[in-house]
Amino acid sequence: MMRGQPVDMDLAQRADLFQHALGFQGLSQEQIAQIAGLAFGRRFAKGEIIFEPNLPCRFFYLVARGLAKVYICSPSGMRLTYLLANRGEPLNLIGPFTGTPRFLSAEAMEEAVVAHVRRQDFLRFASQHPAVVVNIISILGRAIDSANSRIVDLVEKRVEQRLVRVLFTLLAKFGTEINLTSSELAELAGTTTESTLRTMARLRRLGIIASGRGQVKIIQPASLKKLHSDPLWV
Amino acid sequence: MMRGQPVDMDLAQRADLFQHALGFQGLSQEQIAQIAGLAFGRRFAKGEIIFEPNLPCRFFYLVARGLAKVYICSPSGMRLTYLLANRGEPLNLIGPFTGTPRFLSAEAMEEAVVAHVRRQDFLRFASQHPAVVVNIISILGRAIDSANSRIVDLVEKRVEQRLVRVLFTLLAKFGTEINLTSSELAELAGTTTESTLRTMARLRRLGIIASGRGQVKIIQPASLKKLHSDPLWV
DNA sequence: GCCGGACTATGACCGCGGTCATAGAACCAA
DNA sequence: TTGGTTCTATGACCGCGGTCATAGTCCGGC
Repeated sequence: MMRGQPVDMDLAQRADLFQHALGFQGLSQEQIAQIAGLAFGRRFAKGEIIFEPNLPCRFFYLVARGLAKVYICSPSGMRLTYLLANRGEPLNLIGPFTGTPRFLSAEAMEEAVVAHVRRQDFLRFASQHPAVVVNIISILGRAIDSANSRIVDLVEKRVEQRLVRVLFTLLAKFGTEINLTSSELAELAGTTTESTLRTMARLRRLGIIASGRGQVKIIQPASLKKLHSDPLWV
Repeated sequence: MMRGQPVDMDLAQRADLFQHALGFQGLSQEQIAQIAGLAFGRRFAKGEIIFEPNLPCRFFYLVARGLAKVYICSPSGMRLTYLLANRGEPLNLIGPFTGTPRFLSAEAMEEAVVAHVRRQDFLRFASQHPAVVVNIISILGRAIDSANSRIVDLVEKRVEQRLVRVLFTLLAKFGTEINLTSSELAELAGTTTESTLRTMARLRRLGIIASGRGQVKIIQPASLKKLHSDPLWV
């Protein structure tokens, strides 16, 4: 089943999207035009589901506008955010190759447009362009490194350090103004909303951040970096 | 730098290895012979390092005999086992493609022989055989799923459930006799040796396992499965 | 306006599991 | 044999952080 509402994206728009998209660097204009020609856009309202777990993969998804998150929902209801995708970032790189159901869900965190490519079209394109496949493997490598790094953090770091690391990552991605709620930050750090709120209060008292409803401002990026990297040289 | 000692493997042996190796299914005899022709074996003593983190990747590694582990060593000294590789299982799938340094180390857990393929040779072979690349992406997909699943377990499961899950996985891989120490199990479950020993004592009192020095025997696989999957339908 | 829901904020409680300490058993090498 | 190392075993302690409860605040919808 396909979700969202159809939305117009002309070929030039689609080409511009793929031109700068993660995983499609180094392609010629014709190759970009080829994959852009296979894509079509769909619009999602804030909070709308883009894909569900445990269903066979039918599309390759690439965010064209807005922000989407990919997350795992555990049997007991805990949600863990796996990926925040801006314009130009793909939501699923494995599924299009294997086609098999996986455990991830995706939803729009704000009004968003997501480009779709039918799985078979995507597969055919990828198999004709080894450079794309090598790009994808290297993105997957980063994903695995990132997952391993989260595992290490969960085992040996406390909540404060994990949250600081999340904020530091978000600083690089969104700049000093981060429009996320404490619950969303908690799902990124692998902890509870309460602990996140407590920790943010501490960081606020230290003058490192300011925070309001659904927003965090990084006041002292340097202190954040110091807190974050401290354990590395202790 | 290349570690281990050179060891003779004739072409037939190497071909037999790749024939059944993870990621090389569905290749013709000639293709198998081709990759086997590029490989050479090296021997490692128990405990010997196979590769170190933070060095550029120079080889693709495939276990030919014995058992090896791939692990992450955190700055503070905690070790987390990422992969146990038997005969036919590759140690590194990302590195050969990107060539960039990563965070993983590998060491032989017993006397082992590991087939090496020079990175450039491996890359050339892979780019000529898209089927291999798709296989590799699907293995990477499994690795990512497994990492995510460990993350969820670390966030919301207690040590006992994680350890049971580890034992259950090892049961599938090695059968009912598992030759690992409690420290090694701890590094798999993401906990301490002490907690592992305590938990094993509990499982022993329940009659589910028996354990001795460096060995665990699964007495009641069914109970293990029940303990392990319980939370799924609660 | 008013009301309901989402978000923030904070206190109290307490249990899991990490840390430290101690000790005995098994194994190996000299 | 002896001595050293590794592995198993278990007790005591206690702090982080999850859970539950309460309340205040902001926002959107009717």
